[in-house]
Amino acid sequence: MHHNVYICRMENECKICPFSSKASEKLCECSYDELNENHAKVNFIKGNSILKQGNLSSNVIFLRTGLAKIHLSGPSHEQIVRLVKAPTYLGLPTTFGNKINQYSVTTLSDVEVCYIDINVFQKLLKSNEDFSYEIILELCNSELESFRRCANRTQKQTRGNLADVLLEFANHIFESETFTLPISQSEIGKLIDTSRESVSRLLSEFDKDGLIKMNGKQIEITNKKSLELISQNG
Amino acid sequence: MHHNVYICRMENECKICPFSSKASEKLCECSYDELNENHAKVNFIKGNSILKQGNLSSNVIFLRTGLAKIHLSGPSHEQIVRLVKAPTYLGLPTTFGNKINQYSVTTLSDVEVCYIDINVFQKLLKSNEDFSYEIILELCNSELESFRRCANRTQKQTRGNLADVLLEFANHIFESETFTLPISQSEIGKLIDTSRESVSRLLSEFDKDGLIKMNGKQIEITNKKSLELISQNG
DNA sequence: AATATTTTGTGATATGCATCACAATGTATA
DNA sequence: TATACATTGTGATGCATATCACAAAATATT
Repeated sequence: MHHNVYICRMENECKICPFSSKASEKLCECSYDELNENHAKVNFIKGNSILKQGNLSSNVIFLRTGLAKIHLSGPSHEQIVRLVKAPTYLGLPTTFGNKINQYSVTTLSDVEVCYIDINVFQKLLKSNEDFSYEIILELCNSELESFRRCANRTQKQTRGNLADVLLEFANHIFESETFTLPISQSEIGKLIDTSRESVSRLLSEFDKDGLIKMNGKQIEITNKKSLELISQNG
Repeated sequence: MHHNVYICRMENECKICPFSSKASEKLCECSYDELNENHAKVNFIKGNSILKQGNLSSNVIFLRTGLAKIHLSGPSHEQIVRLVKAPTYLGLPTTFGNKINQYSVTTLSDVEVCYIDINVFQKLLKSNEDFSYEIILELCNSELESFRRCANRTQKQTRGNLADVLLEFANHIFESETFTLPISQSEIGKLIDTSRESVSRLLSEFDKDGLIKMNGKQIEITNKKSLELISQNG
């Protein structure tokens, strides 16, 4: 696997970062200086590990551009918790909740990330209440989403969960009815707790039934209404 | 169903509250005054709703004593997300993440709770960085636990998840090998995503195999090692 | 371009668990 | 104390989906 990583520091980079979060809008001039001098911008190509379960966590990560998966090793096999799209912070829970990373993050496209030293991030939190407050909001929403997702995973059957994944790609990740799957069928299986064989069979079924057009990893959603129905009744 | 609710305000109550959290240790004198004048202490008996999915959320809740369940209505039926034991904050995610409660909290024993107005709590967060920071830590850990629990629910089979529930009661909730189940078999089913019939059959099996002694809702764990094995290989 | 590796398609078979059905017991309520 | 309601036990049956097996296709590596 190829690596393509570089690190640089730029004047004012954080302040003018076009991908900055709602939280970082709350930062003042001096906080930005602090950030500028204590972060590392890194580029990864598709398939690289940004954060690895079991390693010591020493950085908060801001995903500037690109797509990644959050995954962890479950009691019997790997599980993909969710897919995340820039811009977003990554690894807040794992960095603050535990000295050792409790999950991994791996890129699904070429990405740009900023590594922010945990001590610097901590200092920001402690010195800026508005920033802290926005982070708290993000964490709260993230946990609510975890609850919802878990209920779906456990209660819907495979057909419904697969429909959801396709709709998530179309509606939120690519915002287009046509897209190229950024993960393999085996990975889709790990995302919806099923076997790769089932994913394959169901994708063929969706294709045959005219819900999607599939050509390799190229997908076109041709009947969103029906997919939504399947999502509900799965 | 009987109700037993009273509200009172006491001098210095929050500061001397023996159940206070690590987060509230960070509060200063004036913050405590603020809290004292803006919270309502309420007692509930078993089976009451502290917080209801779909209602407007206007209070953060601190569970002083007792046991409760966090639950929500999933795509096909009710799911119990987890059981929570005092002392703990409740409904942080649902209160800050969304104007409308995304989950319910119901008591499983007689409990004491404090309702803290959301605006007061917000003010505390914004005026006390250490308090905010502790809340952030709690939220991070909570999300990590959500991830772990979801992986267990989806990957372990029923036997393993049931063993986990029994071990959780013994190890964390009651801290004793002997306890009275605070929930019905049907609720255990909702906690581990299975039917009440399966729960019944498996509990009988555990009893027959000498892992537990069961007499109505009275449980004694007689072979913890085996339960732990089942938990792992489920 | 040739070879190795990963990904996908599809049949056959096995199985864990849901669901239905109904009786028995336990618990609340009038 | 009697009656209604909720909980539990246990058999019979069906189904969604895992698993195994193997071939074909696509992608990566030399």
